[in-house]
Amino acid sequence: HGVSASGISHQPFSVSVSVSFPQSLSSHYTKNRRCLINPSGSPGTLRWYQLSPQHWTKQHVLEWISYHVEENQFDASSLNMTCCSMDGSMLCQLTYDMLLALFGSLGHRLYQSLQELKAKPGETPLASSMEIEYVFIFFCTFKLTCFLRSGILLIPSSPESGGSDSDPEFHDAQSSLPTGRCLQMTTAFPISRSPRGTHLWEFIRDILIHPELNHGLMKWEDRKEGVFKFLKSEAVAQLWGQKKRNSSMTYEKLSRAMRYYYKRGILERVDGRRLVYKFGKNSSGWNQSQKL
DNA sequence: GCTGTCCGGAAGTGAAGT
DNA sequence: ACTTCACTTCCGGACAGC
Repeated sequence: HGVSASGISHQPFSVSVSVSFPQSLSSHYTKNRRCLINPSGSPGTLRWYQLSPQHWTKQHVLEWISYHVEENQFDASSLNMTCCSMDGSMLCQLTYDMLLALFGSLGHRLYQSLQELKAKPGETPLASSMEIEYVFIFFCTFKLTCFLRSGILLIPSSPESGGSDSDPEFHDAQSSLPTGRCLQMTTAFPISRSPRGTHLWEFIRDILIHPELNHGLMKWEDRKEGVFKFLKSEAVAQLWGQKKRNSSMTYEKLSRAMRYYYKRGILERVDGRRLVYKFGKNSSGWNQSQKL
């Protein structure tokens, strides 16, 4: 998979966005409800950010690691998956050095996060809102895909942790493996086919609907009407390029793709205004009153 | 005139679908 | 293997502001 471990610091733009958006929730989560994380979506299941690390299950630990892999653009293929059978109480006993040994350069960030979470039990590391749940689900879904594609297996080992017996792929995957073992995936695991990649308009929409992650890249001109503006057009293009692993992406190219959306009704023209676009009737998920 | 942005045609690409 | 999809790349032209 080869996500850069050095993050985005080498980019020619001083973008400080800490995450790059993966599959959108609407296209991925809703179409792919068999996602490995909590596919049943049971409302009573708490997420790692809702619990003190000491109370995390093995799955919470995996989800937390996944979150930081994505956040730090870490190359997951280099990870030792000894953590597969580690729950929160075990995790909390690890020293800084142990985390470094297990996770390499990511260990430092994980240690920091752990200390913060221990100090603020029950608080979310991001914010508390329904949107965080949204972000979390789609990050985890995407991150697991990254893990799987990178050759590392993440198999929830507890019933509450996700994966459904009614899901044949998940069941096959689970039954084909010894439990409680950390495995380097080779060919034994049937990787579920992921949907098509994130669409550009979804990528744009997801930046817009998460202002806490937006960092001034774009802004709503008129949220009700779906009108938005690029503030750092080249930076957004770079992020899009990063997501598509295309270092030569420019706003010029991105905007050409945006213009193709006019015909399809995903975007509508906003005449006379530079860097301004409007979501069309065939887009979704950007309007607060809409259900995703 | 130069620059930056927008526009849309045309051809190409790679992944996913059949 | 072939088709479809969603862009990506390149380009010439239009237009506005300086």
